[in-house]
Amino acid sequence: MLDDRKLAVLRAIVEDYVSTNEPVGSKSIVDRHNLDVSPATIRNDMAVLEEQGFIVQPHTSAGRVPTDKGYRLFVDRLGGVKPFSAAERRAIETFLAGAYDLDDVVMRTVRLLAQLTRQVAVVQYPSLTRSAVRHIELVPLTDQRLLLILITNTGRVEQRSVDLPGRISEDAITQLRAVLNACLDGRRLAEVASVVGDLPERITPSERANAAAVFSVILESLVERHEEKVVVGGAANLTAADFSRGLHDVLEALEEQVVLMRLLGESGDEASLTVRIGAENQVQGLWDTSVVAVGYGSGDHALAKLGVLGPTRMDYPTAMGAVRAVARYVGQILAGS
Amino acid sequence: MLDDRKLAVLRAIVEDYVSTNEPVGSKSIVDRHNLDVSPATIRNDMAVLEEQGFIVQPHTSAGRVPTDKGYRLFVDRLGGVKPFSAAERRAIETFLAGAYDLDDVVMRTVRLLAQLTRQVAVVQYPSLTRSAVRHIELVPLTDQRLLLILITNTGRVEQRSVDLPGRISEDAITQLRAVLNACLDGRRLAEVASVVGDLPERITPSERANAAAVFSVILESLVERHEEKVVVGGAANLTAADFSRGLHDVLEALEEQVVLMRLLGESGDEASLTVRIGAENQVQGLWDTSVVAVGYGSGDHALAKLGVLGPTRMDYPTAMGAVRAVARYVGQILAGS
DNA sequence: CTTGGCACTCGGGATACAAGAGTGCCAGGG
DNA sequence: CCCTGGCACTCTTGTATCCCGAGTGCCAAG
Repeated sequence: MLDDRKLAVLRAIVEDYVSTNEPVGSKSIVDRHNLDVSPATIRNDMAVLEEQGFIVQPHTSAGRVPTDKGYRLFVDRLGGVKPFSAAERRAIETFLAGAYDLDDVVMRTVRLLAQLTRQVAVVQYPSLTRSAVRHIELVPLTDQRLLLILITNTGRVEQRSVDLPGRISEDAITQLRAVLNACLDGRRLAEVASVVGDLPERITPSERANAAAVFSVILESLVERHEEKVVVGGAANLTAADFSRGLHDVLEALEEQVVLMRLLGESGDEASLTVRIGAENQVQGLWDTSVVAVGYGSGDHALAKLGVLGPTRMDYPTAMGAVRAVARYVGQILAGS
Repeated sequence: MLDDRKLAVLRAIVEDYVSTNEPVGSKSIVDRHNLDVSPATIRNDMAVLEEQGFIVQPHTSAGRVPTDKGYRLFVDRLGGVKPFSAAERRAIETFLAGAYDLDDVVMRTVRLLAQLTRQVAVVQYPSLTRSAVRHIELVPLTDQRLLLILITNTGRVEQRSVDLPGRISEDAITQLRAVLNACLDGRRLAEVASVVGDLPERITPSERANAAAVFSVILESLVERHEEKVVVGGAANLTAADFSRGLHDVLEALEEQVVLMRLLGESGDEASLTVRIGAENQVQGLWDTSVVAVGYGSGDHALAKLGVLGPTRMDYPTAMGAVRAVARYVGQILAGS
């Protein structure tokens, strides 16, 4: 149905439109890309491509512009992923290796991605449920209030304050801390819920009320809620591409963590490189926005996701290459720390 | 030099221009505000105001627009601060009181300020140097690597990983932890530098090399560098006001912590409400941007700053009222936790 | 000092027109 | 059957022109 030349025409249209931001006509195609045919032939091909819904013309007698479906075909079968040169990869590696803690890794990653792709970068912190407990610390704030600190094997540190029903002694805190670390150390956060149920019997009866308050905070705050934590960078890059509905909607979406998580792909476990084009991501107001995302992790399974967001008129091969490369190195850094 | 009516004219011009975003003429002034004079009189006054540099006309025979100097006079002597109603204040209070840790307080504050003022909100985390140590925790990552966690009396939790020159035992960690907490607990971060110098002699000689690594991380990372931590929200509000040079520069500035700190006012200790109008803040590309900022704190002295950023054409009385009110309640929340 | 009158200036919107780019279609040739 | 050159057609875009109205500055009179 679509022979090789028609695919080449579509590729040419996508590439030229991405680089020039103007509808591309038949003549300019034969000029830039060396297809050995006449403009009229290209026009016939374009008529077919338009009928199939891969391209449209903004108005009669203007060049053609790819549709979402056209971009989709491009990324699936035509564009590929632009590999990075050895020098570029080394630059990425050394830049990320300079980080001195998880916050710094995430911040550097965001900046790096934004700069490499000239798009908006989005990085999710390592997911709590997929991390394991490395240490739990309790610090007294007042005699009826504790600060609970959880450290995961991915370097993430979470804190919550706990209001206790009664006063608590220094000894009781020590006991509670010991029990928590003995039972939860090394556990995946996802398993914690089932383990916590058995804990009260290991606590001195008189202290169980206070302990229960701590347990419930662990369950509610750390495990269930608030697991998503996302960082955005490079928003200034949005001004280069002009959006149809103004970038108000895009900027608004970037401040909603829930929306960002949806965009990165709720599928969750998938570590593979995914591209969502325009209306494919079902988010209000982001019809002309695409997302390139991938899972990253320290080893086998994905800890979280990262990616870039930009106009559908986007350099997909470069974006995909950058996202994949950065994800790989972030995974290495995290594994090594 | 400027009689009462001229000031009233200036006020009218600022208020009308802020609300309509169009140059305001002599006739519309006498219509909206009930000054009992004719348009011609207003025109004479406006000629004087223009000669003094408080207003300009974008082109001959258009209405007048305030200059930076005009806005300055307005905020200093004419606008005042719009107080909030009891209901609004209660809403602010309850919204902020629902926060369960410092991160949450800051996030809610940013959202609240952005929504109240319809501008970009900027909130600085409580400054480390002005906070005191509440607890220091050491968690072994490997046998040559520690995670150092610092908790301040403002609820801020900072983490750094420390590479040790040699292996360290569990006992040595316990000793080091005890020494650190004994000597630093309750100290202001600003004092820590002087105290740390005396610490090595309290450490078992064989462990001093490892301890020194920890101390140097405390000094370098926590005290000197990285003390600024700023959160931004409501960037979507920028699209409402159209900037001359496009909002690219503004968005870029919002991602540079250094710039944001400059905007909030490096003066530092000042807790009073400050307004910087247009070119007054010496930041590249923010010539038509104003900042309303104030220090907030748990008691007497300011812990950090917060404020809003928007176009010079901004509703100063409301912005000032919101910033002041929010700062007050954030201070209360922090003092109570 | 204020006021009404009047001429003047300029920006913004509407209209018209020419140029150019790009297309669709058709008939002829490989 | 596919490719190609030619040709008429359709739109957008830029430019020039004009007109209208808002708003001003100035002046002379109250």
